[in-house]
Parts: sequence; structure tokens; C-alpha cells
Amino acid sequence: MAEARSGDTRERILDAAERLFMAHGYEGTSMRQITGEAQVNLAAVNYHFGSKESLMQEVFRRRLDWLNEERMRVLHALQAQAGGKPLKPSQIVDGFFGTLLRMGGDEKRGGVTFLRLLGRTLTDPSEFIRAFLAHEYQEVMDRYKEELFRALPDVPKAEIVWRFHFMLGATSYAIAGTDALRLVTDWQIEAADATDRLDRLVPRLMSFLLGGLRAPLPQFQDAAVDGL
Amino acid sequence: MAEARSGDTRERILDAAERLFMAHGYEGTSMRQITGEAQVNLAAVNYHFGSKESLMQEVFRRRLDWLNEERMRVLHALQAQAGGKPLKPSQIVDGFFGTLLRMGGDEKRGGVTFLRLLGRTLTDPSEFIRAFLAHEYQEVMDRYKEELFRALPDVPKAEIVWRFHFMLGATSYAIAGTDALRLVTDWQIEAADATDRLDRLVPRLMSFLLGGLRAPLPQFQDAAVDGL
DNA sequence: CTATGATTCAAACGAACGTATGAATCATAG
DNA sequence: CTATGATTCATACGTTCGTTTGAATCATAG
Repeated sequence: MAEARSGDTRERILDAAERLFMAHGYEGTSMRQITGEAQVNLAAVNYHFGSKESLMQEVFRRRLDWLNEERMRVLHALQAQAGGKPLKPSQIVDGFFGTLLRMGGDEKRGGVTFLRLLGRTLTDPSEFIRAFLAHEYQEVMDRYKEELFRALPDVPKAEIVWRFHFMLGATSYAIAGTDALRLVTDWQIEAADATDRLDRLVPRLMSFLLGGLRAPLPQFQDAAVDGL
Repeated sequence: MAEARSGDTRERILDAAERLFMAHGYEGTSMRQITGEAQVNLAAVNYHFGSKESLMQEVFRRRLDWLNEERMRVLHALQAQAGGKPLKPSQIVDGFFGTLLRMGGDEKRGGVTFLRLLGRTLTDPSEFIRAFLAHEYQEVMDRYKEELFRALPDVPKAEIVWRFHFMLGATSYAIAGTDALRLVTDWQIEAADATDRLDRLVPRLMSFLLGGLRAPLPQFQDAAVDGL
């Protein structure tokens, strides 16, 4: 059983696919583009991954496995530190979204490229992609959801779930980083490199998310959400 | 110059394309699917619109022209009523996002189908689509941005622009309505029809957006954003 | 060194893609 | 009714798609 330098080929394909899927989407990226950029033979993808769909899944699994573990690790650390008491919403939000955003600064984990890919993929229309992502996220998501319920006992659970949705949306769009509507035109380019942009993004996004999470409940009810 | 029933054909194509682009994305939808669903000849799209790209643009223009006018109309009405004084942030947010969301309840304007299409398209990777949307949105966007600056004179403009971004993301993801991560599983299906879901969504989203917009500024600064 | 299994390679497959063509059909103007 | 231009239609064009194939090449085990 020779291993050869296949490890090299596999990773080169995954890197190229990650970058191209981010830039042009799943449907908009061809096998020939991927193998061309990776400088491997066209048949290599099917040999190593079986199909384009499987390649897509492997691109995500490579990153999400680590992210899932890290999010769980952070949550358990917070829980241990709290000693049975409910966590503060800010801790939970930081554990979930902060961990994701900090991943964007870690080049070994895909950096901003993977962040943008993930952000764009959350609204991707392809059914098999959404189904796969849902499965990958499910467990961690449920744990954080439960922890939010505990942290905000006076807020209806349905409301918390919705606000989790909204936070996901704001984050997903922010890391997709398309600036589709050219909002940031002349005012403040903040060009800099992607990593630098990310550093400034994190505190801004976090305070926005917390503000939204703690907002007064809709339709008349105005009770404080939490003593955050 | 005979007009024939071509008006019928054009609209049937636009309706089918709107639905299919929403469900499968631009790249994932073929001309044959579109003409098949619209029950017109394959060549009809190229005859009436020239190309698939032009069709995509027309699908959006048909709805966005009205949305742009309506958003402007609402803004001008608010300004007239305020008589030169700055508007309240809640008014601006409702004028921009509320107008969009209410469009989802108007079947003549595409209803939730177009809303979901728009939400998903904002993160679409295709360059020509983003460029087109940016151009369509530019003018109205700038006007609302300026009004937010006036309404929040103590908040740095860069901060406002970022929070506009975040609000767009939360809204875009919410109306894309994929629930990619199966957040809303068992807790509260809230099945009902799409319009009904929308009715409950609006107040929830609006209070989240305002909470985020009015959140304390990041990095230590904590001054109130506005006397909203 | 030789044998074996893993990997790479050039080439081709059928299918589906967006688009173009020219004849048939339609509605209306004169 | 006839002529004219708009629209529809069946069909085909040339590309590109994801995938497959079988031989060539490589690395290692015995």
C-alpha cells in the first residue's frame, strides 16, 4: 500500500476547490478549473474524492470538523468556569460567533477564504449542500441553543431561535464580504489586507449581535431580556 | 407592429425564471427548465430577452424598479412630515427594511418568492449579478445612508455603514428563508403559509435590527447612540 | 531486482448547456 | 383579401460539463 505523494495532490485539490468555490460558487466552478489551478490531472478529483459533490463535502468537512470541536471545547470551558450557573449571553455569542470569526485569522484553518466560502454557502440554493451543512452543524447548534435558553429564561424560546437566525444572517453576510451593494464606497475604504479588516470587524459585529439579541421583545412586550 | 400575446409569453418566462432562480440559483437553472416551466418554446427567451444574463437582469428590474420608487416615496413622506429635522432611526430602518418586507406580502410584486430570490442573490458569487444589483441599489442606498448619518450624528459614519451592512445581512438571510442549519426544527414549526410566516417575521426582525443599530459602540466606547 | 498496488496521465464518453437558424404561424394594417 | 412584420416552432450548432477508461508511471514490499 504505497502512499506516494497523494497527500500532496489531495490537499492541493482541496485548496484550489476552496478558493474557487468561494470565488465562483459550486455550480460556477468546473472540474477543469479546479484541477488546472491545483496543477493536477483532470481525473485526479474523481480518483481521490469520487465526485464533485463529494469534493465539496470534503472541502467543508476539513474545516468544520475542527470548528465544531473548537466550539464545543469553548462551551465546555465556559460551563466549567460557571459551575452550573447559566452563562452570560455575551459569552455564548462569543463562543459561537467569536470562535468562527477568529478562525478567519488562522491561515492553517482556511483563513478568510473559508470564512467567505461558508458565508456564501449558507444561502446557497443547492439542496444537497444545505442538507450536508445542516447535518454538520446540527449537534453544536443544538448545544448552543440550549445554553441560550438557559441564559435567557424570560425570553420565549421561539424568540431566541429567531434571533439566533438573525445573528447567523448578519454574521454570514459579513464574512461573505461581498459588499454586494457597494455600501463601503468612498467613505472609508479600510482597504488593508483581509486579516486586518477582520480584526476590526470582530468587535463591531459582536456588539451589533448582542444589541440585537438583547433588544426589547417585539409587539408591545418590553420586559428586559436579561441582566447581561 | 403586432403585439400579439407576447406580453403573455414574456411574463410567463419572467415568472418561471423568478421561481427557478430562487429555487436553484442562476447557474443551477437551465434555459430548458425555464422554458419548460413557462410552457413556451426554448428559443423564446433569446428572442424576447437576448440572453440568459439579460433575462436575469430583467427578472430583477421588474421588481426593483418598483421597490426603489417605493423606498424613495416613503423616505420623502417621512422627511416632509419631519419638516427638516432628522428622522428617528426606527423610521429610517422601517422605511428601508420594512418596505422590503411588506413587499413580500404583495403577490403582485413577486411576494415571498422574489424576497427569497433577492436574499439569496445578495451573496451570489457571479460578478455580473453583483455589479448589476449594486448599480440598481446605489442611489436609494446612498439616500438612506445619508439620512442615517443625520439621525445619528454622534455615531462615527464608518460605524453606521458597518451596521447597515449587518442589518442587510440579517434581513437578507431571514428572507432567503432557507433555514439552512435547521434551527427551527421541532420547537415551533410555525408552518403556516409563507405569508403568515412573514407577518410574524417583520416585527421580530425590526426589533432585532433596531437593537443592533442602537447597541453600544464597540471597543470601550459606550455613549448612547441616540435618543431613539 | 521483481512484483504489486497506488497513483497519474492523455484521451474520450454521452449528456446538457446557451444560442442560432430558417421555416411555419399568427395578428393586424391597408 | 392580401401583405407585412411579429412571434412561435422544431431542430441543430459548437462548447463545455462531470465522469470513465486503460495504459503508463511511480513507490514500496518481499
